[in-house]
Amino acid sequence: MVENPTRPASVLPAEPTQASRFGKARTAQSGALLEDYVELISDLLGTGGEARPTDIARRLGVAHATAIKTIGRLKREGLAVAKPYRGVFLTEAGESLAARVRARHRVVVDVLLAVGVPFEAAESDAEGIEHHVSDVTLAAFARFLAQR
Amino acid sequence: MVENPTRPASVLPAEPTQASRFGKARTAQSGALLEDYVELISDLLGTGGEARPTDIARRLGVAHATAIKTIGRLKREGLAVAKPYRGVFLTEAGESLAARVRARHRVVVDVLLAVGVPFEAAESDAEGIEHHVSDVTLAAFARFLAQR
DNA sequence: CTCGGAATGTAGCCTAGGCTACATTATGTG
DNA sequence: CACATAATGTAGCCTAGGCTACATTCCGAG
Repeated sequence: MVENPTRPASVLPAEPTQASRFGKARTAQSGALLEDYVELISDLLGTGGEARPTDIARRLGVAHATAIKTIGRLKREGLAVAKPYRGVFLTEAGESLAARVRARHRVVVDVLLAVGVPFEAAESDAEGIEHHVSDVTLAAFARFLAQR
Repeated sequence: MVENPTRPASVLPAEPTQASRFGKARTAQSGALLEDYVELISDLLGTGGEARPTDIARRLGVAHATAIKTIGRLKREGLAVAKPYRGVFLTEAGESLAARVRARHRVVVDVLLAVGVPFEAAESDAEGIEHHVSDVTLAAFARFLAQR
């Protein structure tokens, strides 16, 4: 694919603007993983009952040691509690984050479907996209879904 | 916010499916940074002429040492070439990646605008979102923009 | 009630991507 | 043409998020 010559690359945003945009994307990225964990734990607790490190690891496709390490981070951040060999539970903060993340995920998937993205791609891409959807964009998505 | 009881969280995807989705999101994430660098370098070369480490660093809002380190990675991956104190240039592969990234960025922004996201939010969020848009989704976006 | 296998936890290693502090090179100006 | 200053490069440190290998704990079957 070749650049359209009538649309030059010369539309560079001002330096501070651009730096701030990249900065936001970076910030959004850290925290994305914690969001995924919290949502998954909430789902596991809601459906089956238990959220065990091994289950979490399998669901996320990582080694169990990785999951355990991240669960430690969740605890440090006050999102989860866990006693050794007892499974993981969410704090108030964790549950509320999970609810927000789940709602946002749903909206993102619905918007993707609404513009014609096939289901599996919508679910799959949403997993990455959702962490970069700001409140402003989320609100716009909700409006878009409502009026159609 | 509390979960809608008529829409239980119990719609967990099958384990391998879910693991694969998260895996894709992780994969997409690594490489995102290189895409940003390549696109920026291409833009700088296209407009002014030079792509200097300091300019790149300022644009991305990182320390110059960070930019230099990442440029080293670009070189290792065969996307860029640079001689000490001489500025950065893209290889064939780098240019072609830049073109693809730029095109995708445009489509993502346009879709966001089309569903009613305000301009600044669209540009800002697109910076993070674009790296998670698969080819399938990108094609759907293009169709959506074409037929309206 | 013991004992073996599965789950859990720990330790240590790696890379990416940030940073600061310091060293080196280029360059424009007096 | 020298030299101050800005740009460039290097070194070393940190955290997040992966991994493997090993140690520990739990629990159900015999």
